[in-house]
Amino acid sequence: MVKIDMETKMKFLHGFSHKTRIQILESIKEEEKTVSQIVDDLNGNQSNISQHLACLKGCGLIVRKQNGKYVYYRVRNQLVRDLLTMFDVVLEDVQNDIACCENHID
Amino acid sequence: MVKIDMETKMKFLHGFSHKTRIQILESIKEEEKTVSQIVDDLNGNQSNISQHLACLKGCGLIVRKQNGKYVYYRVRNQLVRDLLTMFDVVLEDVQNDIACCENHID
DNA sequence: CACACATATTAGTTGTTGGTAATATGATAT
DNA sequence: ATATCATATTACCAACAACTAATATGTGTG
Repeated sequence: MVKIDMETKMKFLHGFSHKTRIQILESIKEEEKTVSQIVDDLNGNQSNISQHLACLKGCGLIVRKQNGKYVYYRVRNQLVRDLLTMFDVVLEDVQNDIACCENHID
Repeated sequence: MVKIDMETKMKFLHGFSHKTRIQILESIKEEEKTVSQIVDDLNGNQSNISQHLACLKGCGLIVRKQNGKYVYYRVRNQLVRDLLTMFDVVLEDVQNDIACCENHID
């Protein structure tokens, strides 16, 4: 058992707070990929993506595996995948809620 | 049905990216509170909390209800509550994973 | 061992976000 | 109508996060 403090929690959540990081997570959600595959996928630049990968790894969200001269990253586990799915589910629900119950005229 | 674009998604996720906002969400997770109750709870300052509340409301995460001279905020719905719970569950899992499978010595 | 390719790191700059303090709005009660 | 309490907004400044470009590291190959 590991005690969770606020610091740790915020570091974890920080992983989800940038568009590029979310795109990376979505890109490797179902299958691991090399850094260059991810760079291609997102049409990003190598240095930038590499930094975001380091961030996500620091957050504990992804796992790094070196295989020869290639480095593979994957989403850590099924729970993290579930969390990513949950974002979409909750957000869609929230959007529907807003669409039908609020903004009458205003 | 509402189509979710990346912009919307990032705006939503932005709600979870600051310590004060997470504390607010946790503070009102189970029961609605007035702004001043929240300010007390977090030992924050009124202006600052008010700004974060506006942010969370913009993200769709919380709902505002005026009752006389008091304004109550609550977490929008059960799914959002579930998401908050899920953060803790997933993070604990991740931490345990890191604690036992990685960092052998290093 | 030198070269090429894949990835990581650093440094410096820029842009964005958050904090504080002051002020404004909005509501009730006298 | 004015005073008071609750909340929101604004403007300005400080702190932090992200991007780019350059360079470094690390791995296999001829």
